Amino acid sequence: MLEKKYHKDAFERADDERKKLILEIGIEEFSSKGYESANINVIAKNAGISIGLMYKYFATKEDLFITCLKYGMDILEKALYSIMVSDDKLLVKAEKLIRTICMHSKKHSNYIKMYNEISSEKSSVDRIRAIAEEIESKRSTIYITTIGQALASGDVRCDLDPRLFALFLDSLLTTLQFAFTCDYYREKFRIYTGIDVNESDNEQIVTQLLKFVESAFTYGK
Amino acid sequence: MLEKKYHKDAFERADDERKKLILEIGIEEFSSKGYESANINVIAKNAGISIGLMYKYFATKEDLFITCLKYGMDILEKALYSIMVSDDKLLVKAEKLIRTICMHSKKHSNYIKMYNEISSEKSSVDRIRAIAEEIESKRSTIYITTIGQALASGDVRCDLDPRLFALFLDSLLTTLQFAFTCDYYREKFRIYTGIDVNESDNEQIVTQLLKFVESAFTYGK
Amino acid sequence: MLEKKYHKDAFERADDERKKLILEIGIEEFSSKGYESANINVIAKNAGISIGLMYKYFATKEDLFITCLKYGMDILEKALYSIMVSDDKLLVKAEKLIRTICMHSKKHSNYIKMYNEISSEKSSVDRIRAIAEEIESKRSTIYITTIGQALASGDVRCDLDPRLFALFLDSLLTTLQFAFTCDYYREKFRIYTGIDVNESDNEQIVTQLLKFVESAFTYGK
Amino acid sequence: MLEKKYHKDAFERADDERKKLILEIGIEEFSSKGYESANINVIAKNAGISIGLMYKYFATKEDLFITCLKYGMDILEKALYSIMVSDDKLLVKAEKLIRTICMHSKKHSNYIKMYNEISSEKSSVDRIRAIAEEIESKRSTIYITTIGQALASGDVRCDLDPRLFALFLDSLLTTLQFAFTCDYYREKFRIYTGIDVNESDNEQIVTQLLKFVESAFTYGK
DNA sequence: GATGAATGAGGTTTCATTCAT
DNA sequence: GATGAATGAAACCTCATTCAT
Repeated sequence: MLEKKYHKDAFERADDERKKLILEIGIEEFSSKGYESANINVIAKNAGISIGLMYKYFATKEDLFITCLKYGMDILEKALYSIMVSDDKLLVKAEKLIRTICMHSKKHSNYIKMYNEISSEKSSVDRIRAIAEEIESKRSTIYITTIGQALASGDVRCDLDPRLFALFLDSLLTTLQFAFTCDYYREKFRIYTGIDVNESDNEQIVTQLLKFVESAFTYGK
Repeated sequence: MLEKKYHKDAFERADDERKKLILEIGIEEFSSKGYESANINVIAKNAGISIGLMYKYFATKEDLFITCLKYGMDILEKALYSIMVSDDKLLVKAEKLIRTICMHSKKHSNYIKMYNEISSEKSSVDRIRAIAEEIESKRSTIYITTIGQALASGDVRCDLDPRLFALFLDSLLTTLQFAFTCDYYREKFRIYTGIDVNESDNEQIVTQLLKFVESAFTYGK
Repeated sequence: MLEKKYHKDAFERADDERKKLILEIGIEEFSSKGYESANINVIAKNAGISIGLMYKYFATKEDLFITCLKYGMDILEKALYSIMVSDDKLLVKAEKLIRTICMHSKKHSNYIKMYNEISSEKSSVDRIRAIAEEIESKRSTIYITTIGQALASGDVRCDLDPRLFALFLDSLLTTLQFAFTCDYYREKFRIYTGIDVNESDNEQIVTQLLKFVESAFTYGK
Repeated sequence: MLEKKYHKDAFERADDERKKLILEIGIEEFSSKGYESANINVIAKNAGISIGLMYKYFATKEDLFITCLKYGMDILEKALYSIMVSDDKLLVKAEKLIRTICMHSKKHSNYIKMYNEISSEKSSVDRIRAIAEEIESKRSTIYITTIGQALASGDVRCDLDPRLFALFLDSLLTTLQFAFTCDYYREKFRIYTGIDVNESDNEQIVTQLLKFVESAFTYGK
């Protein structure tokens, strides 16, 4: 799967500091206002470049958004990747995964807000398809491979479909991510569990989620 | 928790037929264009009323949106409720739940699209809180109560927290809902599982999800 | 000069309490929001009548406004009239006038706010002319007559034109009225004099204005 | 007191010719229609610029209005200032003042109409305060200083308060201004005095007002 | 490469007035 | 006499994108 790029060539020629600044200012604006209400002229001004130059770097507002989104997701991706390639057993990995997501979500909440945003974007199906491919293919591969290995080594129940179980696992982790970062999901979390994630040490959450996942994967093994 | 209303009194005095029409036209517009891009003037025109009257019924665009959202969610709520109050065991209920959600999502995809939209709404925290309360409290109560009963009758592992497990269950079901209705989630589903939900008979999905949930709840019981 | 009426016949047939209520609610709305921003539907609702009935009473928003304005001005007019017809000398009358205006402005600030509003109304010249005639003719007659009498009895300088001097006197009194009731004039008063009329006992103001008027009228007599 | 600005930086960077044109077109619209009924889109179109650019220059309709108002008042201010700094005695100054105001009012009636409008503005008290400060502080300082000097040199009655007398003087002059420019005040002037200011050579008016002011200031000196 | 002035379509919301009942 | 549902024009303001310099 080729990495598609959503910026113009000129953006690559800019110096790294500027590139980073533009994306971080963009992430700030998109995550706080939402895609529609974010203002690309404001992003340009806050990043200290002219709007004209911004359009030399990105063809449209949407391209800037996607580039910002990928930038944020890549950082998170790397952390998850390093966990999954280790030699740990699936459940050890699962615990590390959960704890990493708690930490990362608190630290990089803006990245997750953008990810939440993309999931309700109304664009052409083709566009959505391309973006999902960008964002989801790497992580899904990691999960699926890992589960496949666990299956081969007999660590999990033998009748599970690794791809569907990967998705289920991801659902649970994504819910957790959103609970830490997005207002609606935080509130939903509080309504269901009585826990305000901002004031919790997360141990109960980690323990229970781990229990849920562990059971789901290993029952009747 | 009192039902809050997001329409003006005048709306209650309107014909039932008109009320229904306005909400359904509104749902159509909001779910296809998204909240920001939806156009109230278009909704009014398509519903055959003047924009002035629309504003006699709803104080703001946001109020109309929330009223549409609640209308859709209530319908789904009732279906889920009837399942949960039956005498079935938890796993039987789970299966019915999953199958009902598959069916409903296909039939009422617009309602789910609106629900997806609300989760990335950027309003004041108080506003978000009120809406989440409106939408989530009923269903969460159903889930939590049901799990609590299963716990009391020894049908599930005794060390689970019913509220957190209710949330985890809901996460999985919501993912399924979105996979049937929202472009991004459908694509994500395809990337993970290789299945296009539109062309599948869903049996594999139901079976695997049921397996996942069953294990999660009953392991080591 | 015939009293022109700005309401329909139906209004006269309404009972007195209702008439009074409508006008007072109207005055409240017009004086707080200004003519353009005042909302006749809101006035009807607050007065407890339907908007349909309101239009049975008044042909237009403007007619309602003028009727409200006249209602307020009449009350003030009566107080001023009783002063001017007394046997007092001009300067005694002037002092009573000033003190009465201070008191009345504080008590009936809404009436004065409407009067302030009318002076910047943009209607047809004919309309303006008719309204000014309504409002100004009585008071101007009182002032002019009084000054004419003082002139005849030799109480004031003999070379003054009673009509122009009446206008000058009115200017000073109107400034005082506005200073007590309208934000801009209050602020202007503070900038010029350093006095906040809301926190002053007015004695210095009364004394100085009286000095100004006394001198103006009697110099070189 | 610092000069506050009510336009954005971009407006300063525009051509002088364009700046002048926008303000004059704006004054024309505001003074003929009144603040509420004036239409910014019309102003932009008549000034030959897009509405978008208009909002690059002024953040709100109100800011444009205030900028127009200040532009007009500054021009009048300069004329008055040059009179007050001369070596003339107070009464000579007063006469010049009156004659200048007659002339200017006829020539720049639109400026005065805007000034009349502002005095019934319904905004927040803070906003009103800032605008009054902007408009009134310079002229009040001129009047007060001049009267103070006359007081020191014994040209006027020694028991007058220069600040209050400055306000009284201003009241009379403002009435004159409005009589020349605003429909309601012109009509009021006619009702009181019998004079139509449009058809008068003003000599009687000037003479009588001067008499009034002269007496007021110098009685019993 | 870099600027930023300029565009203008488009959307939410208000409210005076009418009229069928 | 009394109601209040219904109308719809009109105005403020936003912002993605272009292009001359």
